[in-house]
Amino acid sequence: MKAGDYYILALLHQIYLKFLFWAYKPESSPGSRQIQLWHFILELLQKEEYQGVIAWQGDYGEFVIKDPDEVARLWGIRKCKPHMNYDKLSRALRYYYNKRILHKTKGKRFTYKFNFSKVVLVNYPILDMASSPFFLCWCADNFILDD
DNA sequence: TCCGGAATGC
DNA sequence: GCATTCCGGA
Repeated sequence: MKAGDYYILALLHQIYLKFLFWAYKPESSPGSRQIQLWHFILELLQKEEYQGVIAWQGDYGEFVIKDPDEVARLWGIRKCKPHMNYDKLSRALRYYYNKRILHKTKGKRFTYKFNFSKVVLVNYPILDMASSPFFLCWCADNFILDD
């Protein structure tokens, strides 16, 4: 691959993450519903200030929890569960295996991988990522015309 | 460390 | 339904 290709891929990655955020929000925001763990994980992953705690690494969609205790602490604060720890948090992550939202990258410590297409389909069955006109319209509205 | 069953709560 | 808590086993 050329250097330019990597740039385009990085750009697509950014667009896709923004799309994911947009896609799951309507489901989680209507007041009453509690935030879900994978929403929270994506949230941390988006913020540069948490790169020392959790970050994208390796294959596409793969991320590493660099500081398990800190991630658990932050999750505990969000859910008002002061006794949260990585053991419990990781059990919740393991429940995502069957739902095909996440899977484990075997052999790599604290490393998991998102099944991004599944994540979008769970919330918006009609939407099929890049092939969807919704996605293109969304890009136009939120990214391309942005700057 | 990582897995998944079981009981429980909201 | 989505965790939280606890835990025996690999």
